[in-house]
Amino acid sequence: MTDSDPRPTRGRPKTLDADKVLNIALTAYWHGDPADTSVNEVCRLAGISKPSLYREFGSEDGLMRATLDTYSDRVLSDVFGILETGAGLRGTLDGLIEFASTDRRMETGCLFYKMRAGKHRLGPQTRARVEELDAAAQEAYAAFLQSCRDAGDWTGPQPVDAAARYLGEQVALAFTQRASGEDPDRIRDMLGLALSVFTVVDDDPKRKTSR
Amino acid sequence: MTDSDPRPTRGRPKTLDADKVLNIALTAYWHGDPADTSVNEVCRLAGISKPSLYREFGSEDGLMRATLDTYSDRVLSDVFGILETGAGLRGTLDGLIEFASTDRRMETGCLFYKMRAGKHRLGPQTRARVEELDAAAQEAYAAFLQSCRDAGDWTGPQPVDAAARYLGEQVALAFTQRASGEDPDRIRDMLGLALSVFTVVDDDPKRKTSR
DNA sequence: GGATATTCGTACCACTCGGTATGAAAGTCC
DNA sequence: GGACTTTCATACCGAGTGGTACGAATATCC
Repeated sequence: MTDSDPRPTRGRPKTLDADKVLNIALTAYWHGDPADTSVNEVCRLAGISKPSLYREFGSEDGLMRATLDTYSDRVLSDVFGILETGAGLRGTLDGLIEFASTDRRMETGCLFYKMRAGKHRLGPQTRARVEELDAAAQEAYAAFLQSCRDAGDWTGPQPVDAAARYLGEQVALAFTQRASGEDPDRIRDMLGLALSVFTVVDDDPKRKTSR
Repeated sequence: MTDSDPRPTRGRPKTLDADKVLNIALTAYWHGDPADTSVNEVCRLAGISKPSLYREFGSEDGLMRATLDTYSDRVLSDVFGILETGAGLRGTLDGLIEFASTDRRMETGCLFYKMRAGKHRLGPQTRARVEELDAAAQEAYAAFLQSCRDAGDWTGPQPVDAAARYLGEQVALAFTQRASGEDPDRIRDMLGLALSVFTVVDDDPKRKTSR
């Protein structure tokens, strides 16, 4: 995004590798806590000077936003992918459960949800991106559930948007528990229990579950 | 706790009201974010000097621990109270749902869960208290569920401790959503949906729900 | 070679943080 | 009154924060 690549022919050649800096910032923010990772530390880890970083990203907010974009492209896209596999209600929920609870990359939680949890600490650019991604996720969950409803795969009584909200928050909770070092098996059980409300019969005795 | 009240007869009389400071710190930590509330700000709000605060509480960690104890006595006790009313499975869960989603005092979330969410930022004393309270809550949830099971009021297939964990995390999620300004009605619906797994029939066709 | 353009890192800025040295203030004991 | 004791607040400390002024370095254009 914002491909500032007019390739100036004059001037001292740049040695700063923006992608490398982004990768380092990504792991620093992701593995630790975004709010506890300072610009100074990112510079130290990347072996660059602070003015170089500010020239490239403008501000801490700009660096965080760019990092979140990288994360979105590289990780969140997988979650959206799961929602679009068309594996049906049961299969897709199982895919979400498996990804959230046991995927190795999420061992330290989800950067997006870490940022969302500390939204008030973010700069305006990053906060706006977080809100955009949150809305997009809500949209994707809702589209998934709507397709299940249309296919007769989900007959629950909840409105689609409320159920989408619930689904998203349960997945977020699982990621947060990953970040706190909870046992993946327990997380899977809990998320499975939370999402069982979609696949289990309700009070209506004339309906029957499939499983 | 640690009633340092030998009432020295000598010396300049103290003007610092520890309870007043604790109340101010409580609302500051609770209404805002514990990690974003500095000792300087508490002093400013309380109209006292920093050395006075440090003489009374020893450190920021000591102040936070004392504040958490105050919160525990004054607020968390209500949650434990709900679990001990003996209102049965349905009644107690409804009590939890109502308290977590609509109690006015929880409009800005739960201080305990805010602290737990940022546990790595806490000092050793406060962190230890958080862990104690976490264990006590887990214990209380488990005792409640066990009593429901003994009374034949809950026939779910989950182990008691796993279900207690699930229950506690769902309540915590509701508090967190309150803190983020979510609509209480939506929170009630979501928490109700999450806890419906305890009162709804499972796959076994020979069992029947009560509701 | 010299003017120009761009990027580099050092060394700084003001600010806030948690925490404390210090001496004045205000009381009791004798 | 004077020794003693305890609490008070001002004024500081070192460390870390996000951010920048500035001059040296390194390239191309003419």
